[in-house]
Amino acid sequence: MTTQNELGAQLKTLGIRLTPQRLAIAEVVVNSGDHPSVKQIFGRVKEFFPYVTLATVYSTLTVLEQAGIVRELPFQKQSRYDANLSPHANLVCVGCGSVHDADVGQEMVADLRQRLEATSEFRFTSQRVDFYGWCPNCANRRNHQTDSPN
Amino acid sequence: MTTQNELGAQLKTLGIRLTPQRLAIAEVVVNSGDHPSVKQIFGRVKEFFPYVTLATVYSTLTVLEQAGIVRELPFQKQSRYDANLSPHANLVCVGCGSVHDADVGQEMVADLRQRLEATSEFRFTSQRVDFYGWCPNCANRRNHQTDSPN
DNA sequence: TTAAGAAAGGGGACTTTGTCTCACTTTACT
DNA sequence: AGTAAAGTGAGACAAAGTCCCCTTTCTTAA
Repeated sequence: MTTQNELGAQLKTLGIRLTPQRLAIAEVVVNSGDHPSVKQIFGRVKEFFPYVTLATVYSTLTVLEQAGIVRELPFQKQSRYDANLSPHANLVCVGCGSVHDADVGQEMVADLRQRLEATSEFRFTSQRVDFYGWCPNCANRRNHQTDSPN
Repeated sequence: MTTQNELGAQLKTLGIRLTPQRLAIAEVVVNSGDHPSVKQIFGRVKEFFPYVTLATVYSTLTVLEQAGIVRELPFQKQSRYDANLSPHANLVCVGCGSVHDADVGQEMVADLRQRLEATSEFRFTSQRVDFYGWCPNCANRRNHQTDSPN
């Protein structure tokens, strides 16, 4: 887990002007495992900076993305942000909307990319591997509902 | 390539009320390899039905999706529609926005899913595997620009 | 240490546009 | 032919994201 000081030093090294708000926004994304949306980031940062605005969150996220600290995951309605930049699969719950990294299979994602690169003229730059389904919580809740539909 | 008559028969079999507009919309999605957006579908259908509206396109796509004929691929700004329902990877050009199916790797996508299913409590329902990069056309155009930057 | 300039934040309104709704007309199916 | 469903046309709507302007703050160099 990255500490505030480490992260602050990293940002400075990258030539990013350091402000408390930026540090807090970076902290939230880096230390949240759930790929928060802009709104969620906004809400969490507000606990520490009640007067922070969405404009600040948006501009900071752009800065962090250009610096290679975080990555935008565009979803249908809003974007989410991930601090895990290595190739990996995401598990997206269709019930509660949560997004988490898969623990395994990273090498399979890399292998798939290599396979495609070898058989296509396409110049690959990045990838997005999302699996949709029901997280344990939502799956349970759903089963109980269907088991006893009144 | 699915012909109009085959597709029409298929829709009827599924209990979908058949109209010329619906058939045309289904035709466009099924026979376009580029995962058209709603707007693109709208534009292509308009060649045959100049008075067709976006509302019709939207409602028909919903019907087709519920019938399992097409699949919605939500992108950041707008959704695209794919008639290839089997697991596969998409190649998304960051230059022109085109989206095409990858020719190979389907089994690797399926393998990855099985691997994840075996090591997680998550109940999988579907997946989305997108590789981003530059299609041959855009890569060429880009190289020429950077080779002679004024 | 401090002052100046540049950059970032706050506040809030605004834009954009994909998607959907409604009322009315037309059409496909039995 | 009757009826339920689909199409049309216009517009509503929501919400993400952007912009502007003024204030505050960070950085730097003397």
